[in-house]
Parts: sequence; structure tokens; C-alpha cells
Amino acid sequence: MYELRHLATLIAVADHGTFGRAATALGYAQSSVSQQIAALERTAGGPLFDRPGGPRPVQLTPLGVVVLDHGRELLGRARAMTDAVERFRAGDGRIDIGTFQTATNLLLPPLIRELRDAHPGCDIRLLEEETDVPDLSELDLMFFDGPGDDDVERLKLAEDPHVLVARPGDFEAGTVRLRQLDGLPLVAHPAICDQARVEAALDAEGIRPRFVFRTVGNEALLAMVRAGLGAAVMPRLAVTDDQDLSIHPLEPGLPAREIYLLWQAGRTHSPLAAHAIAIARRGALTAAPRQATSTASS
Amino acid sequence: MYELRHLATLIAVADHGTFGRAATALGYAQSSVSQQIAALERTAGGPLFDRPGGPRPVQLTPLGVVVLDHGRELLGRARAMTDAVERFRAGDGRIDIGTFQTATNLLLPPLIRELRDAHPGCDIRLLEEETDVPDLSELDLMFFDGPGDDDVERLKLAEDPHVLVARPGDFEAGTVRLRQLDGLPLVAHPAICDQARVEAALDAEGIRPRFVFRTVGNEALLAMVRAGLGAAVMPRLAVTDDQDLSIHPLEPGLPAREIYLLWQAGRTHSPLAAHAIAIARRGALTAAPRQATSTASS
DNA sequence: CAAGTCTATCGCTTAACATGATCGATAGGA
DNA sequence: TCCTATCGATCATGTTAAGCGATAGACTTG
Repeated sequence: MYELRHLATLIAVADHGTFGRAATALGYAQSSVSQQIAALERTAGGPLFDRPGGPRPVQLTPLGVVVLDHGRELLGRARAMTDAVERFRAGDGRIDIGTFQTATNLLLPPLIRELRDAHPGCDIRLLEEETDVPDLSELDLMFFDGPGDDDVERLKLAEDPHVLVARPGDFEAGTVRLRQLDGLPLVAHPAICDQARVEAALDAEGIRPRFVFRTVGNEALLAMVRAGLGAAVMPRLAVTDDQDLSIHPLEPGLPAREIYLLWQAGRTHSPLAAHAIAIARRGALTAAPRQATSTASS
Repeated sequence: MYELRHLATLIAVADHGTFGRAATALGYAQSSVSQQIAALERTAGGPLFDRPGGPRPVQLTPLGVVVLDHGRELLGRARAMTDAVERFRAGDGRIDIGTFQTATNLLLPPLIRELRDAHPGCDIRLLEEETDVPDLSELDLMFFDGPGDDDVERLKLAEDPHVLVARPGDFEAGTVRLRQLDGLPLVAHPAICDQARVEAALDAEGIRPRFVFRTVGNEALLAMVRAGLGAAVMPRLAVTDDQDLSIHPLEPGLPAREIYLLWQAGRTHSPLAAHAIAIARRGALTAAPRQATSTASS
């Protein structure tokens, strides 16, 4: 098998014309260059240089030209590889983050900003996927509304209580009794993830709302509420405050949605992922409900 | 610097899942694979695999993915290089042959046919260049109308006497006295190479023809002769026999054009070039004047 | 808790590498 | 023709790296 070091020597000899000058340029002794070229000629199966003898420079044989051309190519690739590794180690790599709507809107932006400030050339990929089981095999990091499996490390980012969202006037201001939801027309997320837990909790209390519409979009749900299709039980952080909506705590409270950052335990992380975890651990990722902009509420 | 052998091991480990199986596949001991990966991790500057311990397979780290991707690329190139060298050594390489009109027409075809028969994939390049000094630096082989410099090897392929070409009837059939050319209107090649020697020989005899037209094309010269512009003194092999032309030996004879095959002395030749030289040495390259085709003469 | 399956490490041997000195070959100038 | 400078090949020597087998340590599984 060819060796990159030998090819580098070949290139130096071809560039400098003589073994001695190439040796000087590479920091070798002349005899080393002789041996390296000899070894290369052994693997190539024939002479790569004609040695005219005397003070004349060596000259590439046709076979030498073939090997030289490929050698330059190969060494260029090797250099590119070294560069790529360096860039990766410097942090200008790639990070795959799994997320979901609320996290995307409220938790992710400060993380992204800090990562991009520290690593301007980095490649941040977001995968928004609503799933019951967190799959970290293709991700470095994942925002998830639950603690995940046992074999992941986790950091709780927020406790997000469920609230009743309705049109102003449909309910008295302030707390609403959970019992009042029984038979009530509701719009809701599909019954997976957090929503599944909510419905299980309601079911355990014997409370059965009528789900008249389901969709994955938070804003779409809120629009349905405004349109009078029904009320909604949603995590507080999923609700954008709005004059056309009234928000009621529930009593007794449903189990809050827990938002975690998950990553695979015992796995070596890329510098980017390690940095992101450090940022999260520092407590830089907090969430507050969003206010509708003044232009939208006017 | 990275080593191709280490990268090959990296790939094997990534493909087989464990160090041990990779070692078996590569014919190494397991400890060697451990050491190679360790060395690779040292040069890469970080771990390439996570070792979960126990009977679970190792898993690439993000850095490992970077190195693996580049490693596959690099090893592919190395394999391509090995292939190219093999193909070259097998003879399916490239050969650059310098030539000129007569050689192209009369001497080259059998050579080309034999080379292509023996090495179907080869790349034969012809460079037709009229020059006084043979330049073999970019060529493997060169047809030339002279023996060339001292530092080339040569093989004489033909002695090509100069003849007078005229319109039938302009001269008596048979030999023409050289003296008759004095003052005669002639068409001729440019005064380089063989033509220069011819004119020098005429000049030494005190014979001064009038050169009324010069061009490099043999056929063009013959056409001029047919058109009555003048006669031509040309090497016999450059003349295509034709009913509209009469060919006269000259007396006393001018020095014949000598056609040599030249190649650089002491140089390592590609298998193709070596084969070509062998063919020439065998005496397979001979020339006879061309006859005009019956269709053309009818 | 024992068995099985991994990787890491240690001691050892061997091959490869780098070095400096020396030799033979050749071109160019005196 | 001789001398000198330059160049590559080769040899002896010390050092590094690579291979191997054996074994220890870590972990999962039954």
C-alpha cells in the first residue's frame, strides 16, 4: 500500500529536481529521500525517476508522471481532511437538534444565537418532529416534553402548567374547576405526547370533554378558540397572549408539561453539542409566555 | 500525518462494528486494531469511537464520522491510483509520438495497428510538427528526417532519395542531370529540415533554382506541379505516384533523406514506448511509395 | 454471580526509518 | 586530461513504530 509520506517526498523531488534539495526542503537527510523513493518504486513496480548521474537533475519517468499526478491529488485530499478535522475540533461543525413548536419559539432562539456567535461557520440543523418516543440516534440534542428513556441524560428546562384557553366572557375570570370541562367542546392537539397525558389525566378524573377539532398547530388551535369552535386545554407556554383570549388556571391542576433537553448518555459529543449542553446547564434557556405584538392586538 | 493503513482499519471497524471482527477481516490481531485506532485518534486529536464496553459494538463519534467520510474518499483515490499504475504497467497507458507527413502516411499505420492490437485501451497521441531540432522532452518517440542529437537513441527506418517531380513530357524519361535544375522554376517545402539540406547541397554545386512557391503540404506541392507552376525536388516517399506526374532520378544524386526513429537515451520508457521500439527494431516499419488509387487516376 | 464478549495494555520481536559517512558516476572548467 | 563539484546509492547504526500473543479490566446477559 502506498504511504502519504512517500508521495509527499515524491512531489518534493519532482518540484526541486534533485533528491538532495528535496531532502533539505523536507528536513530529511538525502539518504532518507533515496530510501523513500526506492520504497515507492518498489510498491509502484518500476522506476519513477531516471537518474542521469552527475550533477544533472533527475527526471520523471512516464510511470513517475502517473504516480505524481495521483499523488498530488491524494495529498490534496489528505490536507482537506486535516482541515476538516481542525475545523470540526474548533467547533465549526454541525449539530442536529430535535425540537418541537414551543421549544422552537421560546427556548431555541437564545441557544442558536449564542452558538452562532461562538462558532460563526457552524451548521445548525433543526428537526421538528412530534413523537411519543424520543429518538436520539440521529440527533445530538433534543428538546422533548418528557424525561425520555433511562439511557439519556436530561436537563429540565421548564414546568409548563396546563391552562384553559377560551373566549373572554365564556368563563368567569380566574380559576376554572376541572369538572367544568366535562362535556365541553374542546379543540386540541392530536392525542400524542403531552396531549395524551392530559387526556389520560382527565379520563382518570372521569371528565370527558368533546374534542371537536384536532390539529398540530398552536396558532391554528388558538384561532379556533377565537372563532368560538370551543375552548382549549393547552400548556401555558404554547399560548400567545391575546386580548381576544382569556386564560384560566385549572383547579385541581393537571400534571404540568415538563420540557427537557435530552442527549445520549456516555456519548462523545461534538464541540458544538458540548457547548450547547454547557449553555443549557448554565440556565440560559428559560421561557416566558409570548405577548401578542401591539400591532396585532390593536 | 494520517496513514492510509490506519484509515483502512477505521473503515473496517466502522463497517464491522467491533475491533475484533475488523481485525479478523483485515488479518490483524485485535490488539493491532486497538493500536491503529489509538494512533489515528492521536493524530485526529480526539476519540473516533465510543466504546460502550461489554459485548456492545463501538459507535462512531461525530469526529469519527468526519474522519471516516474523508477516509473513504481518500482510500478510494488511493485505490484509483493503484489501478492507474497497474493499467499503465500493463501497457494500457499513453504514448506520445512525434511525426511528420511521410512518416504519418507510410510508417506509422503498421505501428499503430500493432500497438492497438496488443494494448486495446491505450492512448496514442500524435504530434505532427515540422522542426529543425528534434525535441524529445515531451515525446516518447519521434519520427525525424535526420539522426538527431548525440543524446538520443536512433533507428534508421528508410533512406529516401530525392527525385525530380514534373509534368510528363517536361523532361525526358529517366535520369535528369542535376545541372538542369539551375534557373528552373521549382515548388518546394519551406527551407527547413530536409529541404534546407537539399538546398545547401544544390548551392554547394552552384545550382540555383527559382523557388516560385513554398508550402508544407506534399499533396499541395504535387498539385502545383500538375498545374504547371514548376517542378519539385522531393523525397521519393513523399510523392504519390500518379499518371499526371513523371518522376526522375537525379544525377549526381542529392544526399538522401534519412528517416529515423528517435527516443531519448537512458530514459525509462513506458511499456507502450518500449513495445513500439521493439516493433521498430524488429524491422516491421518499412515504406514503399504510395500509388494513386485507380479511381483517382481514371 | 458466572459466563461471554468486548477493548486496553504489557512485554516482546521484527521491520521500517532516519542519519552520517562513504562510494561511484558524471559534467564542466582549468 | 585532470580536478572539482554535484548527485544518487549504499552501508552501519541507533531509534521508532508495528505487529503479535497473553492477559487484565469493563460491561451485559442469563
